[in-house]
Amino acid sequence: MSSIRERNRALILRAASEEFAAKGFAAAKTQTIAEHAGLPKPNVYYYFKSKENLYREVLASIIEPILAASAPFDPQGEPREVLSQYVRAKVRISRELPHASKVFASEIMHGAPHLAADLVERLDRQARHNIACLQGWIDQGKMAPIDPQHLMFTLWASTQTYADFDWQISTVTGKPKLDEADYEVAVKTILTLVLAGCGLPA
Amino acid sequence: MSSIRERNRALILRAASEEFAAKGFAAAKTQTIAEHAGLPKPNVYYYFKSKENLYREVLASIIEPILAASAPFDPQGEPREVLSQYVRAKVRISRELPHASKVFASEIMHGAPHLAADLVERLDRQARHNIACLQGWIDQGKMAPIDPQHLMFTLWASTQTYADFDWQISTVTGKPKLDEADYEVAVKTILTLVLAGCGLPA
DNA sequence: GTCTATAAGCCGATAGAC
DNA sequence: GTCTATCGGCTTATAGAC
Repeated sequence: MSSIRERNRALILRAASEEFAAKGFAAAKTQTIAEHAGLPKPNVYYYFKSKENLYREVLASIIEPILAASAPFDPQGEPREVLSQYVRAKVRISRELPHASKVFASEIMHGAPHLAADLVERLDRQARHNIACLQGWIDQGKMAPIDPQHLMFTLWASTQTYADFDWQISTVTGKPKLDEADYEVAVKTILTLVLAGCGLPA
Repeated sequence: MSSIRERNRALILRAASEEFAAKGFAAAKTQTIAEHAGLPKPNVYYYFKSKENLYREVLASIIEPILAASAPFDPQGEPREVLSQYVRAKVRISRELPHASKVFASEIMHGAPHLAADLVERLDRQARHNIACLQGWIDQGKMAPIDPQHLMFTLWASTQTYADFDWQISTVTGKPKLDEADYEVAVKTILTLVLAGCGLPA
């Protein structure tokens, strides 16, 4: 029911993701978002109350996928499989949710001023869990001793970069958009470094 | 001579780096920059003409250091040494010029709308040169065959992340600021992955 | 629920005194 | 060269008709 409501909210959210990703929160205009959604500006306020609220919803939409990408991190798991699945999942997010990914990155870059405290808490807890898993595997001799915190930073950065710095990637590769095969090479390249660095032979 | 002019320009540039890094171009206020510099707002306009101009100067200030970090890329060089020096130089930039680094990253994230065409050209040329060097070494059998473009993306992302996502890094490590030893671990960790992945044993 | 027309406030930029 | 005081435009947000 209320299909119009759901449809319009979805249209606005999609337009907002693109606009916030392209310009950042402050530079984005609700006017432009409305035009992009094919609706008059007051509808944006009717459905989302304020620009900030709309931004927060875009931000919230990327949190679950990001947390879900860490699902493979299980102390019982095999490092090789866990890292492979994690990198693959994170690159997939950069590919399939590029706008929200970029909004999230921009938010983190500026110190997460709009990110709800409970979301910060969940993200932080997840990061600590992943790092603890890595440390556990190192202690058990299942992988080479490498600093798990800095390993996570590199994993995060190297996968996220396909969304965040897509302009740079397009410029260097000469392709406006990477295709399926390009993303496969990306995953393989990151995994070659990570698995070799962790002493996990193919 | 004109030491006041130089001093005031420097004060404003420093304050602007911090403000632009913290808030982004659009959200940054010239008022706040002026206050941070300990000068009245019109001085900012007197010395820099416009907010955009000031921003461009901050941006330009990081380009030379970034290009200089690629200096080790020489076809005659040893991959192991070149990569080590590059990673070390890029991490040093993230540490020593964190604000300008972040401004640069934010600019790239948004498609480089303010970056002068000649600077874009130089950065692009440098990236292609680095990639060509890597490909040359691979062809000569001096390093393992890995996609050089994607390797550069990971190098860029993993070193840049120490400036761009300092908030995340502080949260996870529990340290407001990393110290000398932390940055050394960062470099070592990135190099462990990169050198192992490139088949370049210690 | 939808949209036109407008209010309210903020911020970049400058005029003009010193 | 420096700064106070102010303008003018732009954008968020809403009132109120439909």
